[in-house]
Amino acid sequence: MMSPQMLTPQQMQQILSPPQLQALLQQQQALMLQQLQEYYKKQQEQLHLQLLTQQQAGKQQPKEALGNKQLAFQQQLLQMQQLQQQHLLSLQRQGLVSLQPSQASGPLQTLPQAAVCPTDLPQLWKGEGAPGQPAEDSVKQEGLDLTGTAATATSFAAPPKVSPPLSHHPLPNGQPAVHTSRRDSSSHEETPGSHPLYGHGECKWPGCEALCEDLGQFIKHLNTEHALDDRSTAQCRVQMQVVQQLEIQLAKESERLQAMMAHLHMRPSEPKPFSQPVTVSADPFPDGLVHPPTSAAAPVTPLRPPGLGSAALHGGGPTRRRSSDKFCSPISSELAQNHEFYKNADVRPPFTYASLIRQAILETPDRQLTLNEIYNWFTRMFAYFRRNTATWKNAVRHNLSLHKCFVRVENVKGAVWTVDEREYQKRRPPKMTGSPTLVKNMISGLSYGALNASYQAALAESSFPLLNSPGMLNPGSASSLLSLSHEDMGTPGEPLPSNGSSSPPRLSPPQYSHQVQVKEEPAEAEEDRRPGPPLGHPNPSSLGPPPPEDRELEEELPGEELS
DNA sequence: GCAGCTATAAACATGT
DNA sequence: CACATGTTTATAGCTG
Repeated sequence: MMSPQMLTPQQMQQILSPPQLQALLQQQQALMLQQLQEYYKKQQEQLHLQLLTQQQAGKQQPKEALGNKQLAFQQQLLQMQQLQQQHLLSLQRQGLVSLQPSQASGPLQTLPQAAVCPTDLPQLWKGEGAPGQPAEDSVKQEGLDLTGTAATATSFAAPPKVSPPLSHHPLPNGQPAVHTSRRDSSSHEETPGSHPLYGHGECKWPGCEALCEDLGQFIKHLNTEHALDDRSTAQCRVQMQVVQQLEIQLAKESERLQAMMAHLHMRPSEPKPFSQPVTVSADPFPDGLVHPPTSAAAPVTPLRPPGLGSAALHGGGPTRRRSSDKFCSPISSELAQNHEFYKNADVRPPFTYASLIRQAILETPDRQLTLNEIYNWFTRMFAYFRRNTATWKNAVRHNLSLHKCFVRVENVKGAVWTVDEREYQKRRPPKMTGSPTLVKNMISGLSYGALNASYQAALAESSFPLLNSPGMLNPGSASSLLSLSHEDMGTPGEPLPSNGSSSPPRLSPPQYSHQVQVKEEPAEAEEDRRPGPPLGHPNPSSLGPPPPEDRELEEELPGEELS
């Protein structure tokens, strides 16, 4: 009954951009909830029937007997509820349920979302209350207390994810209550000056949060409200599960991190043998960059989550550039993917002004824009730039004037700005670890033969539109969503600026559709941009193994028009 | 600490 | 004069 897609949640996250993820998750969430509801409804109906019959039967029976039956029933109900909770919990863990409304704020949040949303847990807990139990946590939290509802037969009507107002209880420290509950199992014993379940003046028992003036009062509360009973045990069990799941998640993430680090580290130092895998058949990319190994290569460690590609990378490797720089992340692919997101969310795009300007210019068929058109592109593409216009417009002008890569051309309709790719590439020398001079040489076109993978990678990174995006690819399934990104990849480099008019800009519009294929693109244009004999282009063949990472570079290419 | 890159702010010039 | 467009300078934060 799972999701249509076979991807694991993590994979999806890697592949999808935050907005996409959200949309997808919401869909799935709706679907699953529906299924769940049906399932539980049936169960509850059965239980009700059972209860009725029991009650009727009970009329003739002594009170005690009835009590026992009811107890049994309650336990059954409890079990069912636990099952339900667990089910929901597992769904949550998978990220399929209960995305918080609040989260949409930024792209960066994607990753974290993957795991169980801590804030959701308390809710779960609340729902966990055993039916028959006395009211409970006394503190009836505003908003949601599922406690009551859960107990009743209708519980699922209100699936956890609901209640927006939820969570709240803003703990002073801002942490969800759950965090602290880790050791609840051991819970009941109190420690002298403090107690793991007590903090900031409140009980940290999952779902409780009752205020206690001091430890003594808390202890008392603990013993009365969280004594050893079915409910507490059940909560413990759930907590155990939570911990377990988190551990699993942690293990997975750690593994991923390791793989990423291992991968990134390679780049600087060694030419990297490994993976390079599969260079695509068509290799001879003019650009000399490595192309995406398509899915094949990568082990699973997608380099970057779509959304934040760059951000993720930066963290890891030694050689990364400033985070804001798009160099690391192909602006176009990222834009393509998160296009809608940036368009609507007031989030500052993780690209430099220069890269954005370049992108704007390259997206046009003529590869030239007037200042005003550039402004328009900014506002059209990014909600963020719909505000503070004075600031960013000044920055845009400043960048245009400052960077040699932006060339002002007098035109009939006034003056337009174009991009000089050569200059643009020059701007930042490859980061590599090697000697700077060497780098320079290479760049200048001298020793291209000598390039090693890292160099290439660096070059590529620097901007070529490149091609590959491993991350996205591998998840082969991400299909549709990814498609856009590919495009970009596909696009060849941008034509030389100089030729502005003539150049054949983006070549392949068509690629959109396909998902993962490597595109073989046209090698044509790209290369030229580089000065002279440049380096790189050497075909892949010569270079051998392109560093794995290159992929990341993907490209920023112009061609694709996002919007 | 330095260099390079970027963002931001602001002064100033020029043209419409 | 107001405004848009460009250029230039200064300053600060980051990162390698």
